[in-house]
Amino acid sequence: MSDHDLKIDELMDGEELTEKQKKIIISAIESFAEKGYSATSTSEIAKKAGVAEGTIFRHYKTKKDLLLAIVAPVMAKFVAPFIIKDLNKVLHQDYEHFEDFLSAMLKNRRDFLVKNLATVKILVQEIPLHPELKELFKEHIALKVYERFEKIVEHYQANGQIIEIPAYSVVRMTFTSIFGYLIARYMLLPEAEWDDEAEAERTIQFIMHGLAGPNSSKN
Amino acid sequence: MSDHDLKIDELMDGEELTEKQKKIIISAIESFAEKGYSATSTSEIAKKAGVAEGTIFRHYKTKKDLLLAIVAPVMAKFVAPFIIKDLNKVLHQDYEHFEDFLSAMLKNRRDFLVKNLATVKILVQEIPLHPELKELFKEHIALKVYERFEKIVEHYQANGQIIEIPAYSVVRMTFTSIFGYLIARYMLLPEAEWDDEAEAERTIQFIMHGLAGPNSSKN
Amino acid sequence: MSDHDLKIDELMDGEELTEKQKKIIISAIESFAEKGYSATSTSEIAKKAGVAEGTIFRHYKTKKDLLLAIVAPVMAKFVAPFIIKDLNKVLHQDYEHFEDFLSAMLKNRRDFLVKNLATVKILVQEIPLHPELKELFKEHIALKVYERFEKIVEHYQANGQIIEIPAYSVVRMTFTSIFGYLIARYMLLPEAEWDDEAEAERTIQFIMHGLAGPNSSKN
Amino acid sequence: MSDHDLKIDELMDGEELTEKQKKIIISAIESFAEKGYSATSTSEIAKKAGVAEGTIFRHYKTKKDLLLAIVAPVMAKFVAPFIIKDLNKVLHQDYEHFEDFLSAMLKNRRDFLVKNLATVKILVQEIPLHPELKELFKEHIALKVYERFEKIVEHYQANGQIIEIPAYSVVRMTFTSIFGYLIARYMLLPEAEWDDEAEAERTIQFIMHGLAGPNSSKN
DNA sequence: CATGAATGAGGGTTCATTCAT
DNA sequence: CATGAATGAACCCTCATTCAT
Repeated sequence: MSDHDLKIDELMDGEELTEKQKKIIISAIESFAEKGYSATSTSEIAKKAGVAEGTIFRHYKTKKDLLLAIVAPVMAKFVAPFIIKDLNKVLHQDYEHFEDFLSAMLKNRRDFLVKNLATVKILVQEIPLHPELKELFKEHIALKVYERFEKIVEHYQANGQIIEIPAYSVVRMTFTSIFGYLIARYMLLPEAEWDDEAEAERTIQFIMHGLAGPNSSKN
Repeated sequence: MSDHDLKIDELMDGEELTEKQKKIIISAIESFAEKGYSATSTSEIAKKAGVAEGTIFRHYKTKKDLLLAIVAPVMAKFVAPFIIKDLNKVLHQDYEHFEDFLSAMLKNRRDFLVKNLATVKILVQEIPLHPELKELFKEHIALKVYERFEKIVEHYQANGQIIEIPAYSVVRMTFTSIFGYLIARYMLLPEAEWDDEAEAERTIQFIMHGLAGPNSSKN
Repeated sequence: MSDHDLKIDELMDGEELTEKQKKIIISAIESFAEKGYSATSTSEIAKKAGVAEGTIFRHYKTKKDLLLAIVAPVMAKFVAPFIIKDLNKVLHQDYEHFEDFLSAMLKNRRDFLVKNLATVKILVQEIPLHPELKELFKEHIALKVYERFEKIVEHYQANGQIIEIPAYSVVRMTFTSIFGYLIARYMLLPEAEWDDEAEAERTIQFIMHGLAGPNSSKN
Repeated sequence: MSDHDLKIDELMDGEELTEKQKKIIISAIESFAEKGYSATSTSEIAKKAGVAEGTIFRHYKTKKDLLLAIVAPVMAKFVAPFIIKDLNKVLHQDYEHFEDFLSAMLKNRRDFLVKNLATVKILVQEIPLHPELKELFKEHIALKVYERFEKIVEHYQANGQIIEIPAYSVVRMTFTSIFGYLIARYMLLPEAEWDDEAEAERTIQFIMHGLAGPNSSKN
């Protein structure tokens, strides 16, 4: 409980949340993640939160506002590490090698995912269904993150650590591999047994060197 | 129209579909893909299909039955290429190199995705929300496909074309890369300009050799 | 089956019933008796009868027509014994004593009830709910039967076998006792163990002499 | 109106009923009694009650719950006079003669019926159609009432006021006569002219001494 | 602030009935 | 004759939202 509260407060920073509001948010997250926004009724959320139906609407004018209140901060937190003002500087000094940068990013985003599993699930599931969300996502996340990441890629290409292919391809493949791993790990097969350290390492190595074995050459 | 019909008939093979049934399915696919199953009303589907609402329920006992009627065949078609009885034999003879196999698979599944874009979207979106679908997916797709794929991987590992890491990691990373590409290309950023041949080739090369440039070595 | 058919044919005399019509009637009777007219759907009847939905409406223009087709003949059969043209004559000669007449009537109507249990149930249940039925009942049954019965009562009062109270009271109390017995026996508690002969006899004796024991006098 | 309210409140004792709830109950009783439960729509009840349809379902989860809310208290009230704890004692002292007991019961139950005419109609009509109601009725009414009544009968048999036939026959015939009268009077032919006191008295006399006139003897 | 009764539009589904085959 | 696909009104019920308390 206090554990949950902490996370909620942390996510919703800036806002002062009453006790009831917190319970509403927590219940909504749970239900939205499990059954989807559309299949979750406000009365259900109210009941689960131990709150009157009207109370929800005192804090969030509409049901969709409640969704946004949940989803928007996750987007913000998700972008944050990529747009810290002096990211470039920091990066170059901290991570001499692309490999190290990848490793750091994977771990950093993994921590985030673990902390915000349900909320990210909602994000992923609802974005394609709500044009407003899609827009929000494109503007605030996709573009900003992509811009930063492109610069990073170009930096590592400039010093020969990454092959010379279009930056957007590099970005796509890197993201695909890292988030493909995280999604498989935490969302598709969370109940399987995972050797997290080994898989993370393998994923990084895969991004760097692929799967080719000694006899892979075609000629 | 006749174009659409063809695709529907092809997908729902085995079943004899009346004209009205086809219209219902087509309308349902469109709406489910756009707004999600839960947010789509049967009356809306009926209107779009130019059919009385009762007609839907003559053919599909419940709304969920309609969803299953749409989603089940896609699953079947999706698995099909992986479980052709003599897949192994064929593969070994046709694709001397893993690279060629990957390329073939990517193209094959890409064609499938292009043809069934909306339906696959529905599949991807609804699976996490419906336990029955999740079960169906696990049994019929995940397991069967994985089994086959694992054998293929082991075959190419045996002759040294793939590095010796756990087969499931190879499978995960391969799938992640290929479907990551397809999802980005056709579902997330379909409106961007894509040089499909080049991206496909890059993706294959990435899977084989990763991103490492000449100076990537850390020591 | 052939047993059932016989009874149906017998009840619906005059009409030529096709095989399907008979099945429809039988199914309708079963369902109407069990769940009531209103709660029984035509599709349910069709299914139970092994007949297409449309077939019902070929024979009976509306659902209510089907009800009437079932209920009207029972009314007719029910009245029949009371309005045989020469009832009076017959009676006077056959039954010197009122007691014997009662006994005959009880047995006669009991046989009828046993044969038409479900249909009578429907009759009893639906009459209060359908003004047309109520009208039918009043005109064809209540009045005609009452008239005859009144004459009979007056006859037995004239020769001192029945006390001199208003005929309608005699009719009411007689009917109440006889049908009260039959309803209890066959409709309310059919599963209890009944000594039919003894109960019938007791009922007749009750009508004749009441319950008073030797010390019943109040003064 | 205030008259109606009184009766409703009295019937639904224990429950606090809002104004709207009362209107719903009153409307439902009216419609159920007239057309039967199954043929009455919730929208019709709502309209008649001057209430939104949703309001009905806020107070009664289902339509059947509404039926039960109406019917259950009538059952309870109906049994009540029979199961007053010290019924036996009271009876024996108050009613030296069975005849007086009968007379008291008839009047008592008549008052009840007059007050709850519509509701009893519903009860009588719906019990055969709903297994739950049938069960409720058997457990709470039939059994409890029968037990008490049997004891009373045995008491009057012991002192010779009632002839020595099986108690259940006495019970059946007494009930049949009394309720046969009440049903005829208030449910079948309410619009006829009745001399209530005379009919009541005749009914009691009938139960006590039957219909036999001076020349009724068969030998 | 919090409540929960009230709303009425709309949800999925069933209905009696029609009609082309 | 018999069929069963098609209909659209009506069914019971749930919904997001409002507002007097």
